[in-house]
Amino acid sequence: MGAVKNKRMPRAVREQQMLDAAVRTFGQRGYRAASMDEIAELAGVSKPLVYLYLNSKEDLFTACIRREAKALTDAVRAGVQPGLAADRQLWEGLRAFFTHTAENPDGWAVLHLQARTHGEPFAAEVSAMREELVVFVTQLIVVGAREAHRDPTLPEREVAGLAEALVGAAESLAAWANATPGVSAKQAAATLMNFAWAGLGDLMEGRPWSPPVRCG
Amino acid sequence: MGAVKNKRMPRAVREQQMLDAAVRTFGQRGYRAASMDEIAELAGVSKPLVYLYLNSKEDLFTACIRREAKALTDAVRAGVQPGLAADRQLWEGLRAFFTHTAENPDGWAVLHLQARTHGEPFAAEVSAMREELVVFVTQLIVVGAREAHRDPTLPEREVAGLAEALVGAAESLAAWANATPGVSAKQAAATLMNFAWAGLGDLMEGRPWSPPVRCG
Amino acid sequence: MGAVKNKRMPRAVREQQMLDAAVRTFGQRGYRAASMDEIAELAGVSKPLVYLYLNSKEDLFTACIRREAKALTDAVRAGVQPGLAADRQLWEGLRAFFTHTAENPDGWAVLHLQARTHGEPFAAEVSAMREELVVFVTQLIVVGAREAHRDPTLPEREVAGLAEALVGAAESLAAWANATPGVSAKQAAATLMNFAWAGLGDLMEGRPWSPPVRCG
Amino acid sequence: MGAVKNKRMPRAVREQQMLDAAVRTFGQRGYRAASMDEIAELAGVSKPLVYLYLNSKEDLFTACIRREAKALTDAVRAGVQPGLAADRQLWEGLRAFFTHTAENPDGWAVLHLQARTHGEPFAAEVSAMREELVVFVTQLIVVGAREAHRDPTLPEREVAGLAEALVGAAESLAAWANATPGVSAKQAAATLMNFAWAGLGDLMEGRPWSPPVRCG
DNA sequence: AATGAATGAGTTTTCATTCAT
DNA sequence: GATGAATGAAAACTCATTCAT
Repeated sequence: MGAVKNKRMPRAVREQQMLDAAVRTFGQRGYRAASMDEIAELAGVSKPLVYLYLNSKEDLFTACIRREAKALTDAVRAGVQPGLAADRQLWEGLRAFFTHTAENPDGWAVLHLQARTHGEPFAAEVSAMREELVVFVTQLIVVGAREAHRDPTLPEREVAGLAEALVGAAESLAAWANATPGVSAKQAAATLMNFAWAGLGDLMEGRPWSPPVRCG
Repeated sequence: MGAVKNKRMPRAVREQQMLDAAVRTFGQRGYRAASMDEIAELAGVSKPLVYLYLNSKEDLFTACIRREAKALTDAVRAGVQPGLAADRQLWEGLRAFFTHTAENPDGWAVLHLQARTHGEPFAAEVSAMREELVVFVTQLIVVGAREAHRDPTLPEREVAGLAEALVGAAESLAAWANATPGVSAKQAAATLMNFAWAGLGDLMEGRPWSPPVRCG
Repeated sequence: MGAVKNKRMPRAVREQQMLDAAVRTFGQRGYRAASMDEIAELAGVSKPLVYLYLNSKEDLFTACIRREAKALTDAVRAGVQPGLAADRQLWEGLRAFFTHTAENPDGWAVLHLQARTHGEPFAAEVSAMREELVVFVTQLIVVGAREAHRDPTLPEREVAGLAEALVGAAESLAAWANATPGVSAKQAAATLMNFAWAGLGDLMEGRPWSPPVRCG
Repeated sequence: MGAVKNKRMPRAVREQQMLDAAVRTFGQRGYRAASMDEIAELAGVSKPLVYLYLNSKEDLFTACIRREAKALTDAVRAGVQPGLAADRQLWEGLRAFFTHTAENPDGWAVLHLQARTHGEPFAAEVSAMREELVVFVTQLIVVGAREAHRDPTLPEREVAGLAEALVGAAESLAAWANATPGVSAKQAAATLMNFAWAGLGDLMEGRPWSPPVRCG
């Protein structure tokens, strides 16, 4: 189904097929509920081959997390043009993030839901990626603050919290946009930008963030 | 462990012991990984009694979700004094929310992580609670906007999106605060209040939201 | 449900209620699938009371078999007028048998299906009753043979086989009559009488058994 | 025990071993009382393999019923020489039937007792086989009647009833013969032939059906 | 490079049965 | 005369994992 079945293929290709099947299965069923049988069948190979190439369910899941994490951070990095103003960079990063997660829902489910829900081998794995995104946002904030001001008065821990909040808001909005007819991903991104950049206080007093003209 | 062991107690009491044990186990291990054996043992009863009172693993999990969801919304409602200014009300709500989630990390893990990660009987159960929080925030925004100027220039749909974003940010932050040693509920609430009320733009320019003096 | 619930009653009455519930449950679900819980609930009493009065599931089932076996043999005996011709007596016996089993389908299921299907404590119990019916038929045959002839040339074992065959045919016909629209119990009984008395050989050559005019 | 134990065999062979074990266990213990553990052990394999090949207890039981039903009808069909006189054909059919049930007592117990005692997925399965036997007998009667005189004076419905009665009698007698030591298949067949062909009336007057000389 | 055959250990769930009152 | 509270033992079923080829 999508994968050509059964015939001798180089190891690298087979592995990607297996990871594809695994991400899909883990993303939809969850780590525990996904069975190696289902994954092998979806990949179009026999179970022993999965074990031969990927050792164990745990290793397989870890491989999924790594692949999907890399894909996501790559996408965000690729979407951002360095050197622009902080708000503009944030906007681009969010767009890239939303686009990628919308196009890879199973991968995102693996990273966001499954990996965090199942004990220690995996949570650490996803933390690494998260750290990378947080660093990205952190630098944005720090650099932005330095530009506007002179001192980086925001302590590191505070910045990490802000990044968490931002990602959580983004996730929520993405789900809401999907569930609410007539709300596009772009509108959702604009709402988030308003929220994150201007804040409720400004919004209530009529000072929204203005989205840049033409940027995509 | 906390529960008096083994002998003849009224059903209502036993049920609470079981739910305590279940919330803890589900919160730490996850829905699938938690075994009824472990829950029964932690509750200090035999497995058949758990089934007699709570029917099935699914029903038990649902009962956990309901109990924890009610406890959380009750806590938030109880923490807010109506009639105050919007930012003050939001602040109080967030404090109550983060305090409760910090005091009940397993309950929060059940609601935020486990219930959403494991398919449809459960996700719907959590949505009801979430909706209640969203409505609370929505009204706050609407009232706050009306106070700030007179026209409701924020369209209804935009308000709904902002509320979603705020609740999502809070949820993520709560999980993060629980997982990060040394972050207190109050600090988490302050971080989110800054983010949500002042916005990143203001923060970068050194204009954080100032927490009200005298608040508990 | 039919039984007045919950209030102090003499033991004999309670026992009958329990047996009623048990016969119904065993007859419909089978011995293993019937649960003491279900029986107790249907009887309108608590489980420990069932154990107090009837000791165990096995004893309860045995008590059901005995009660229903006695009821059936009593019904057949009551339906037959001694002293008549053999064919007439057989006809009456069959009518009584059909009537009773049709009116007590659960009891009949217990005797015919469940008791024989489940190992040794029970099969023996039902054999006793069966023996009684076989004796009845046997005597009919023997006496009839003696009347017509002089010697009882039919050996005992042969007679037991004939009785088995007769009961099997009766059961089959009863089920068939129930399942075939437009066939009354009486017609079924007549068919059986034809079959059993005249035999296929005679029937094929146009010599049916003629049912007695006016008999019940 | 009969099956070579434990090592690497083609699926088809293993499946037959499993069915052998299952028929034996179901036939002796009954559907509910038979445990998959016992069946697996008797078959000389582990439980998971039974599930892998036969899916569930229900499916396993159904497979047993189908296999045994086919074996029985095949045996009867193979035992009958078409073109002979009706009584001769009936005699051959009965001999084949009783021989087969005597050689496969567990299979017959599954078909006659267990399958009918345990609700709807199974009862229907047996009905198909039974119908085949009924049709066989029906045609025999019709043809026999046509040979004996010329008019088919036996109405269709009556014939159907007679066939039901005969099959029911045979079924009962087979179970009885299996349970009664010292009764051979041939004796059982003779008893039934007497009963069904000559009828009790003739028997009492000393006119049994005479079995054909030279038949086995 | 790839697989059909096989299982140990664990899961959820049910049930007959008893104890204390 | 009657019951709410409680359990030991076993059942059906699943799954990650390996072996022999």
